[in-house]
Amino acid sequence: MAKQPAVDLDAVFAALSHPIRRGILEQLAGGSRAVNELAAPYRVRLPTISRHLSVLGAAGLVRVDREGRVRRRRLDAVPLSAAFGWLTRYRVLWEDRFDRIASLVEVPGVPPPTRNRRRKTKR
Amino acid sequence: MAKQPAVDLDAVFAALSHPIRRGILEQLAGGSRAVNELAAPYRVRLPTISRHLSVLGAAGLVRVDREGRVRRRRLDAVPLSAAFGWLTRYRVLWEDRFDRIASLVEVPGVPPPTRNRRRKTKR
DNA sequence: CAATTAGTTAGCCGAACAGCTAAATAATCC
DNA sequence: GGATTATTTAGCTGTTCGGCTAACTAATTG
Repeated sequence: MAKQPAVDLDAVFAALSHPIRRGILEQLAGGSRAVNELAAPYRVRLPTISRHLSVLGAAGLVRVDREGRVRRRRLDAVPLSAAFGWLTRYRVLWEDRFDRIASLVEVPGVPPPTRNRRRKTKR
Repeated sequence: MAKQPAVDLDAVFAALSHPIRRGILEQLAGGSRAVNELAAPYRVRLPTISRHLSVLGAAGLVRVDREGRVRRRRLDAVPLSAAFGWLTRYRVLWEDRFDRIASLVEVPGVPPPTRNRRRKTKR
């Protein structure tokens, strides 16, 4: 079984923390785009966009297809689903108005109030 | 209408991009905690945790209750719901692609595919 | 082949980040 | 009041980030 790289939530959330990068993802949700198309809405220079794209790429959010001298980016939503999954565990906390009850009832997947939880294999 | 501060997605996603900060939120999902409790699982010094807490605070993710010399943090999930909302718009991209196509195709008179899909009436 | 087009890489700069130690503040206890 | 406890603030270091310009690579076109 080819084990895929596994989503790096640090990288994904960091990638989502810049408005230009979120904007690029929004464009890509409408289909693949070349770099100059992606750059068009913004006032920054191309190398800056290129850099944002490499951040998105490092987070696994975009893939590249080469077509001649044009590189088309397309969205890979898998890391988004991982981020979504992380947030989902807290969903009850904002959907349910009885937060205190929710916290007593134990949120699925969220570690219980025990102290001394172990850290995740260092690093 | 009291207009509330409005969630800053940049700050929220940035806050979520560090494992210690996500870990702190996980602890807080189990109820409010003092700083030294929050710090216990990690190998970093207290001022570092204090700083992470201020990042979380700036993103609106935690509130402080003072109780004597102890400050208890509690989770405010509203910014999480904003992040969740942003991601939700992409949900269709990673969830069952055929559902989407089917809904677009949907030829009248042709019996519905009766696939097993369907999330539970949303919530 | 030369010129154009599409994009990346290199390298600079200032600001922000993540960690640390030392010191300050603030409440509580003896 | 002085000591202890809980936590923050100040200030240092090294790294990463986000922008820029200049220069490079690669494909296409005249």
